[in-house]
Amino acid sequence: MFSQAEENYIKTIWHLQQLQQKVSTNSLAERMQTKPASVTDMLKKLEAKKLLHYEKYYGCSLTTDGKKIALSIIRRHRLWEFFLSEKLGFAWDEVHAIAEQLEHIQSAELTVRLDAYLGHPRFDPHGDPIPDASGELQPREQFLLAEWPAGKPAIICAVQNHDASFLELLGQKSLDIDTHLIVQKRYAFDQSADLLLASGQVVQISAAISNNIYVKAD
Amino acid sequence: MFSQAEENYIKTIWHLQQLQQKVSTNSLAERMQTKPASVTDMLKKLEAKKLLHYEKYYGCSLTTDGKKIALSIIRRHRLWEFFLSEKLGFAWDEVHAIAEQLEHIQSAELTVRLDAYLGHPRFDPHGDPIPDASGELQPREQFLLAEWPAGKPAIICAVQNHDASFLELLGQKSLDIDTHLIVQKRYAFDQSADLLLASGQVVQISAAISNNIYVKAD
DNA sequence: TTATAATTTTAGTTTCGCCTAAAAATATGT
DNA sequence: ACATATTTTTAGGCGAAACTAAAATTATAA
Ligand SMILES: [Mn+2]
Ligand SMILES: [Mn+2]
Ligand SMILES: [Mn+2]
Ligand SMILES: [Mn+2]
Repeated sequence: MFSQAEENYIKTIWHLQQLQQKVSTNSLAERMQTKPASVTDMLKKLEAKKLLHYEKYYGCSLTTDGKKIALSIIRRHRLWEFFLSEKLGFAWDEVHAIAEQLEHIQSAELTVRLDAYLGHPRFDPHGDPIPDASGELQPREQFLLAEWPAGKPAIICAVQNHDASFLELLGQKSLDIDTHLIVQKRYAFDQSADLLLASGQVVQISAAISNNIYVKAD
Repeated sequence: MFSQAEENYIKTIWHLQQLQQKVSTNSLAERMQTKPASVTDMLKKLEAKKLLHYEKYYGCSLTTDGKKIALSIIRRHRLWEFFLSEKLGFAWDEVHAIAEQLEHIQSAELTVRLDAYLGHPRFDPHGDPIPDASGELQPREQFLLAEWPAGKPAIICAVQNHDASFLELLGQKSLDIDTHLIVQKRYAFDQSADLLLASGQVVQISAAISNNIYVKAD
């Protein structure tokens, strides 16, 4: 139905729209690792297909149809990530690149069966919710670690950033999905913090890290 | 490394070479559902990449490199077919079209882990052998049903043709992988035959069918 | 052998997704 | 308000992978 290039654009626009409802050509170009001129071309094409609204010089936003497509791609992406992690034992930071390809496999039946085989998982290995078959995304009851009060027990349930460099750093600091922790101390100067882990280990993290980790109450 | 189009050509050439060592432009075009002119273009490109030998007007044949690539694609194809059939419960005639897409996913690690997860299967759901990691294909100890002696118990272990129309017909006649049967009578006039199945059922099959089923001794 | 048929290649287009360079529009700062 | 900076679009082009129509080559059969 849609080419891989089109699907990648739709999905990226959806993600950017979570932050700002109008998506600019440049932000899209940066995220897609391409040039603004290429983005303009694609926006015209996707507008013609009624997947997004596009006003010259003022950015784009997905139509209802566009959002539905986006969520179906995200559903496939996250189901495959779950499969790669849960069934094949891939590490947290390895699944994204492969799911980026698998999400484009065209077969409605495949998605249905994969979902059932995996036991209808509700969250991917990064803690992100998996849209259900009708495109519903349950809101996450998760908070930024940066905003979590010191002393209150928490569990890591998601990360905002999926770059390999970030996930690698988390590994270094023994931080992972389901890690139990308490914010021991937060330093006003640079918003860095000391975390006490369930293991008894204490690790230091920068503000950049706490702004990319989601936690929930333990 | 190689585009999906290139991979599809390589794989198809490999299959055609099992029948005739020199592959003609027209036979390739027919198999690929494309035009001879398009094939000529691609043959030039693949020759430049040293994946095949190509002599104008006289067809092509894969180089050692080309064969290695072909077997790695076939390995992925058959591993995915096994996964779809064994783990997701897809029917015999549904797996091919999806594996046709999955075979192009680029990740050496994925193939390694999938193979291990599936328990290093040696045959796909159609009974075709899965090349091992080094590209070795074990020869099948299988015979065409058309050549199988009447009266001798046999088990269906593979099919030559994977078209949905063929597999559907097999379903109609209750013929499947692992079906036990005996050739009850063969008719000289059109080489059609009566099969006695383990169930006691007797089914009539045409020569076209017996030439596309492989059996082994029961 | 020679005419005809079949196969294959060449030449010229098309669509897609990308690019660079230049022009146009919008945003910003004094 | 106006000059400057930033963002975005336009124009023109390229490579991949397909196509059609015409030309070239090889195969076949009288
Ligand atoms: Mn993708
Ligand atoms: Mn994810
Ligand atoms: Mn394929
Ligand atoms: Mn098969």
